[in-house]
Amino acid sequence: MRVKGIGLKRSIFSGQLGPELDGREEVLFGWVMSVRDQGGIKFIIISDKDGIAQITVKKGEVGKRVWERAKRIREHSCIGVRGIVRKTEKAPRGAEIVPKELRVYSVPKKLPPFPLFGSSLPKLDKRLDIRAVDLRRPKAQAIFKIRGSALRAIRDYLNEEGFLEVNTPKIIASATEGGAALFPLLYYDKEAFLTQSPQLYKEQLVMAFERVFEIAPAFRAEPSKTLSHLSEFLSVDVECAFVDMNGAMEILEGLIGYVVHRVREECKEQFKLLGFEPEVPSGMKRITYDEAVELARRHGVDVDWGEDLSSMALDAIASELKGYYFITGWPEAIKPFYIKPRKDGRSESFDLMYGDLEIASGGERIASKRELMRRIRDKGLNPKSFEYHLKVFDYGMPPHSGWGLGFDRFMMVLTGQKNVREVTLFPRDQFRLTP
RNA sequence: GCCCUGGUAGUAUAGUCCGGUCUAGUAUGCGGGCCUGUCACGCCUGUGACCCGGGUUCAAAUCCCGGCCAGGGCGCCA
Repeated sequence: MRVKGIGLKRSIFSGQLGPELDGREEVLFGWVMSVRDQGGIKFIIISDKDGIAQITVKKGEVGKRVWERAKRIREHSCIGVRGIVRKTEKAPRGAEIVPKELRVYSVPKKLPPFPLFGSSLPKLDKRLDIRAVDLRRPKAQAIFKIRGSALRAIRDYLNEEGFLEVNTPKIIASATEGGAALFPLLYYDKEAFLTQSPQLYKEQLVMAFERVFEIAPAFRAEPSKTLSHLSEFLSVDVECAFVDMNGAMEILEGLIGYVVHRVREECKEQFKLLGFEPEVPSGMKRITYDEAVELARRHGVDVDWGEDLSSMALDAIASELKGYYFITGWPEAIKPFYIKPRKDGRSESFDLMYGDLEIASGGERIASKRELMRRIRDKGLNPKSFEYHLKVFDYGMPPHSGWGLGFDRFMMVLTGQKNVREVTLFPRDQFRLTP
């Protein structure tokens, strides 16, 4: 059967359905989540952007056409329904739709290799192959509704704190920090790269705007094969003039607290569905790098002072420090050139951790051009390739600090997911470039 | 990039150590039938699988080698 056009006009979303609409005629669209066929009565559960609604098709109560059409409907069909709302405690939302007209827009050719409800999910890799369909799962929907809510909360908080949202180029001429591998690309007749961080741009922008933030993708060509690494990830970057390392940490701590509060408020249903409640941070602990090294050693993990903390070391530390905490004062040798060093070989830097997961990293930046040039040379980089950056330091660069938050990792913490790919719509890693 | 583990119906798994009784078990899905208040509906019934290639053996889902794919750990990295 071919349907010409949509033929119906939506009057409500499922979220508006309720007993108070009893007796009214309404039009709903959605995807069929389940059909419970009991012979003379069929219960069709459809899902739209708000959630689910029940359509009750009772033989004798509905017209012949509707009855015949209802027989063709199965899971994942895309349908529209015009019918009378009937108040009943036996239906979800306390009301159901008794259809007068049923339009079937699309019946699936095949069923996806996983159930919409139920516990036995196929492997993530299989689901990612048809991600858009996987995203119809209520639990997947919950995750991305929380994600949207968290992004809104971040923007609200930072705007409220006087930060200006900015956008910086993602195609760049040279590496920002050394270290991480970049994705090269052909830019007309020149070589260029995808940016690994907006670091240098946001530093330049504090000269003009004082407080800036950016929410944008960052790209790393590291062949990391873990549950918390992606080749493309969303980074929340903040940079603030006239603030030191502690000021930057306060902003970050304030933001995290606000976001957790907001998503818990806005996404009660979603968390219930996930069976998870994000931890409300209270007074984030701060330990120094030296203390972290000590702690790991006490657990029998070999750590050379000056080395980055291995996952074994972080495991040991996380076994004592639950939830959010800062590790401060990292050795300057393992931090990027723009981080302000101290006289003792350490630096004005911090990482925000959640258990053994690093979710943000920041510190005070070098504001003096001479010092910055020296550090670039010390790190074995060529000051010439940073000329475009260094020259603005001649014109009154304020002291400034900032941080970058790995938003996808933060989402893991907010939703209780173990694999970062679960909180990313279309994840990119070493082995996945589609969909 | 290195190391470890795994690959059985559409999906999730049992069986593999110790080769034969596996005509490969179970759950769910799917097809057919019954069911007028379900909500992971229920009942009856049917359907469907040993990753690919080579080797050992009378005999391979099971042992060996190679490939491909997946999961995990390490490293790199945030």
